Amino acid sequence: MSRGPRSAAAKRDWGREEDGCSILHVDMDAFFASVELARRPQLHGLPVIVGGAHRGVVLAATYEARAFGVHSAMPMAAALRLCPQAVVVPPDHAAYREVSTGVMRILGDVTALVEQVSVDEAFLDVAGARRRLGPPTRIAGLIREQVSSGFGITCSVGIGATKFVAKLASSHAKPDGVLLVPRAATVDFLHALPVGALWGVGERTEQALARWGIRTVAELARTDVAVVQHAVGKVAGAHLYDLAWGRDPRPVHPHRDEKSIGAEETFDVDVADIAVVEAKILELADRCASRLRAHRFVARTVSIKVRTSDFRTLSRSRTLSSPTDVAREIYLAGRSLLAGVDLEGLPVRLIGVRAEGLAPAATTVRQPTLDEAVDEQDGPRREAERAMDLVRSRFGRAAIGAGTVATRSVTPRSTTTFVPADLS
DNA sequence: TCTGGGGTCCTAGTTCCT
DNA sequence: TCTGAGGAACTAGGACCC
Repeated sequence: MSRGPRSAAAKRDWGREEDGCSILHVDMDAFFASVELARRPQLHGLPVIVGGAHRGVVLAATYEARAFGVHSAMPMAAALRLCPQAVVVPPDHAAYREVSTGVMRILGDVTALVEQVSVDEAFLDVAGARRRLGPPTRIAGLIREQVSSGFGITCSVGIGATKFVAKLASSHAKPDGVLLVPRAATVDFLHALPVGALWGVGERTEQALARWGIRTVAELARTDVAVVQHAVGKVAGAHLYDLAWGRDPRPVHPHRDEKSIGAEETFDVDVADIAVVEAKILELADRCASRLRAHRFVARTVSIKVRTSDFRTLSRSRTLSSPTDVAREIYLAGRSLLAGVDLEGLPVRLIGVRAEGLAPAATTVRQPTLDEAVDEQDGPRREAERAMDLVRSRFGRAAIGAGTVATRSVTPRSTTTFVPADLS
C-alpha cells in the first residue's frame, strides 16, 4: 500500500544485470481490496473501496476505483463524490491478517532473512537463496506465482541493491509486475524521481525542500548537503542526501523490537462529556494491557492522544514509577493525563492510549510503589485481567470487557460484562 | 469538504541527576 | 552547603509510513 509519488520515466527496463542486487521488496497490490475480491468474485471488474462508511478514509481501492482518482487515505465522502458507483466494503482486518500470515510463510520458505514491514509488504535478502532457487528475478517470479495460486491475489516485486531502491522499484512495478534496478543503474533510476519519492519526504518536507528550489532527487543530490540539512534538519538532511546517491546501508532485519503498543478511536460524534471520554480511555487501556500481556511486555510510559473537534491533536505522556501490564494502572495514568489537558471547551473527536518503553515482563522487576504496597488489590487485579484474557481467547474479544462502575454495569443480551475490580 | 488507526522516529525544551 | 556544567531522561509535538 505504498503511497509515494511515482514517475513514468522510472517505470522502464533498467537492465538485466542481477549481480549485487539481492534485496527484494514484495508488496501486495491493493491488498485489502484484493482479499475482498478473492472471496467475492462477483465484485471483479467493479470499482471497490475498502473503508469505514462513517467518518472514514479509504483503506484500499481496486484499480477500477483508482481510475476515478480514488486513493488510499482519502476521506470516504470525497472518494464517493469522485466515484459514486463504487462498492464500499467495510474492512475485515482478521481476514487480512490471515492472508498476510500465509504470504509471509511463502516468503519464509525462500529465505530466513524476511523483514515484514507491514501487513502487506516485506523485504527479503535472497543472497543466500540464489544457489538453491536461482537469480532474484526467478525468485520474484516464484513468489508471485505462489501468492497468486495460494490466495488469488497479486503482488509486485522490486529488486535492488538496497532496501530503499527495492522499495521504490516495487512501487514502479505495480500492478502485478517485477522491476529490477541493477546496481549500476541505481543513481540514474533515483535521479528520475521527484523528491517526494524519497523515504521520509512527506508533504511538509517536500514544501521545505521546494523553498530551496529542490523538487527532484537529482536536484537534491546536486545540492550541498549543508543546504539540505539547513532545509530539513541535520539528521534528516544527511539521510536524504545519502538516499539521493543510493547509499542505504540498512540490512534486512528479520526481527524488529516493538517500541510501543496503542489503541485509539474516533468517536462517531464529537463528545463533550468527559465521563464518556474517560470510559473510552478505560476500554482502550484494557485493549493495550491485554496486548501487552499477550506479547509478554510491560510498559514504563503511558501516553494519551486527544484530537479536538477543530482537528488539533494534543498528546501527553507520563513515566510510571513501575512498569505495568495492568489495564487499571494504564487507565488511571491516562485519566489523569486527560485531566491535565486544556480542551478550551471543545468536544473530543478522537482519544488514544499508548503504552511505551516496552520491556520483557519476565525480566523486568516491578517495584511496588508506596501506594501499591498499601493497595493489596494489585495482585488480584492482574490475575483478574489474565482471567479475562483466557475468556477472550476462548470466546472472542467481545465476550468480556472492563466496567467503570460495578453497580452500573449492564449485561447485554449476548455479552458478559466482567468487572475485575472497581476501576473508577 | 473531510480528514482512520497503528506505528516509528526526530527535535526541542525542560527537568533531574551527578 | 551552594552552585554551575554537562549529560541523561522525560515530555510534547510534528512528520512520516503503511
